[in-house]
Amino acid sequence: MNIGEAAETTGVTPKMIRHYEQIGLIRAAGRTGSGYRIYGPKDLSTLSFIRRSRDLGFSIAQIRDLLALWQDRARASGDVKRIASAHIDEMKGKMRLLQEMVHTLEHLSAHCHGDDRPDCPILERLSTGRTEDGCC
Amino acid sequence: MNIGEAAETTGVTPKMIRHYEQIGLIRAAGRTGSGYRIYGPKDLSTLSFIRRSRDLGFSIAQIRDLLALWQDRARASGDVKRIASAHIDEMKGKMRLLQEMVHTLEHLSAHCHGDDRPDCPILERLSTGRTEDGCC
DNA sequence: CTTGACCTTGACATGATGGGAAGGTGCACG
DNA sequence: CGTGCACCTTCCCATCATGTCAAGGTCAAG
Repeated sequence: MNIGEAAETTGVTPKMIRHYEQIGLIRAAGRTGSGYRIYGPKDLSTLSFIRRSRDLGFSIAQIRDLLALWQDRARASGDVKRIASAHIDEMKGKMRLLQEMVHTLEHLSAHCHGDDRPDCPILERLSTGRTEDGCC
Repeated sequence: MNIGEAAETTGVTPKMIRHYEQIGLIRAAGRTGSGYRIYGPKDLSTLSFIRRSRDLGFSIAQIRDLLALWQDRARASGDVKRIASAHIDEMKGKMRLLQEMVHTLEHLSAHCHGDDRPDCPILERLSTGRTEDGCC
């Protein structure tokens, strides 16, 4: 199977497949006599695994670890769970930061009349670090 | 005022100040005879404005627009509000994606016993795209 | 006049991905 | 057999905001 077909099957672009090979996330694919990469069922499984991991937001570094565990029949599920938990915490941290920013900005936005007048509490806050009413 | 002092005052690193100058986000600073950049109160305001905008998660492109509006005395607050709203929507979108990933992963994690046994629903899901109980 | 803190520019890295150029390959159709 | 098109190859560059490092110039205090 050529790289394009493998890409379509797994949902990983050819570009990324080559990239993953280059950074050593996946083993170098076999080649035809003329240099085309060829992929078998095992390779497709790995690529799908990577794609599902990416869909869940895992970083390449984390996926590297997950792949190693996946291929290790003597693995401890605790190791997998630890990686997942760390990732969950990371994501929750990001959500908290976003939530704070959204909250602040929504408050400012609510106090901005949003018409043709130049007076604007959002800019006020950005330029002074304080709101007019000082309420947040 | 030198770049280091300006950086300390505004909370923008010297590196980023130079970068912002290079990409045209801020005007090129004045220079001493020996080539040192010099910053006045107006520059400091601008830098602080940028930093507060970054703290609220605005992109450089958005800040470029906000700065233009800030310096435009004939601005309409509606324009500012539109930028803020777009940004809020972006952030909410990101939060939603994170929330979905966290939700899925927490579910998988809850079903993973997390001990020394190799059996693991997280890896199961990553490799097959399905959970054992098929419940999500 | 030396030392150390600061400044300058420039190059390179991150992380995951996309775009594009330049050139080789495979296959179907005439 | 030739032509065209879709695909493949490698290599370079771009994103976005930020950091690191290196090599060299400047300033002020001792």
